[in-house]
Amino acid sequence: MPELPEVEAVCRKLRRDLRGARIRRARLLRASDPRLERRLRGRRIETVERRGKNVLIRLGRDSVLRVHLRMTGNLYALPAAANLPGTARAWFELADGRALVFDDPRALGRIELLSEAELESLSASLGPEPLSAAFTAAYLRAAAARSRQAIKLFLLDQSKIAGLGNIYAAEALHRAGVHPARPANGLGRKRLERLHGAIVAVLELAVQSACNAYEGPGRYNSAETFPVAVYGREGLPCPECGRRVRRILQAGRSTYYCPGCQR
DNA sequence: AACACGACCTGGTAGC
DNA sequence: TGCTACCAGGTCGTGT
Repeated sequence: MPELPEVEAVCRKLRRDLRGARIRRARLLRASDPRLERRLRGRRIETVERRGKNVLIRLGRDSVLRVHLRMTGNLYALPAAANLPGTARAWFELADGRALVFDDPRALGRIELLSEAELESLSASLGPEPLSAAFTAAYLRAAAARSRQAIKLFLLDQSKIAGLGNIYAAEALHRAGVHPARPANGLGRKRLERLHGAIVAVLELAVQSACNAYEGPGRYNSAETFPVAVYGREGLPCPECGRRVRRILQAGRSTYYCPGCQR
């Protein structure tokens, strides 16, 4: 159930584990493209990158394997002779005997092979990376000014900012003291600057937490190390002011916020 | 443009 | 124990 920080942790781990690895054989269950297994055979893993919540594995010859983990996906190198989990949706036997496993209990995740041009258009459909120099307070102000959406939904829109999800959007709004239902274009310069800083701070801390907690197989337990203030804490006291955290629905999804801190 | 809702999937947990 | 209902870190398509 990963957002940017968890996907970043997955990518960093894969980058360490898979440098130069070669795919001997690919198995994809319920693949959208039946030719995919054959096209992946013998490919060398060149780099592992992240764009928003996408894992991008460059295989050379104008081919990029794009993996989206959606809600429950995980991607990791399995040691040689280790058992494949029953929830594996795809696996890639490597020349050294290990396997790269796409484990996804809910099977909502996606794998596809893209050309550089297709990757370019995917990337163009996404907003800036929030931890890059492209994500400035000025950018956030300009984008927010063009949207009447509730700010929480604006933050979840991947075409505006790439990588925020339900947890860290809520946490960033709490840190910035902004009510999640306020229209994006109704926020003043000061609050947008605070929100910009909060997004960056929350994500930087969450990346650290996710990388420390993430070990590959198993769960993302970054929630155990990231100090969640509001997410999933309905009815519990806000760590800042003690008021009870509320849960509302926005676009059918839960938003948690503190009625004392967030106006 | 914005919103509501369902679809895609499976599993965990709270309540009876 | 077993059943039901609801919840879940995401995205896409359809209809209003």
